[in-house]
Amino acid sequence: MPSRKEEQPSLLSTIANTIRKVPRGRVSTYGAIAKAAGYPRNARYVALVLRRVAGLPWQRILGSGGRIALRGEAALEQRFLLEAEGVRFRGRTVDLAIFEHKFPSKTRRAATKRQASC
DNA sequence: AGGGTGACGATCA
DNA sequence: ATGATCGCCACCC
Repeated sequence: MPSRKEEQPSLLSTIANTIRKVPRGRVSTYGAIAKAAGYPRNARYVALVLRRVAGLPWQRILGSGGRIALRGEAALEQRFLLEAEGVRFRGRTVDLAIFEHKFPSKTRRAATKRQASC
């Protein structure tokens, strides 16, 4: 029996799971993560999750436009880690057109799989 | 219980 | 292009 508290569908785990889906060598943004998780207004919360939850590929999450949102040394470390994964920077930003991970959209489910069943 | 806060995002000067 | 401001919203104290 589920206990009296429902912590299962928590925002935190939902967003954390979404973050984990970003593959190595790819990046995503706070807004995109929030949206993919189903909470488009919670970009800020994504950042909180990254701080709170350990073991996430935190370096793959960037601000809008592919900017690094961190400051100081942490920003340098993030850039270093990303470049080590093969993500290349153009100036201070990552070219999202190339490196942004596309999340499967809920609304159009299995557009590609659909062909397989055909 | 209430208000300040932020690894954001979009807009304006 | 950079910097300031506002809106957002769950978290944290």
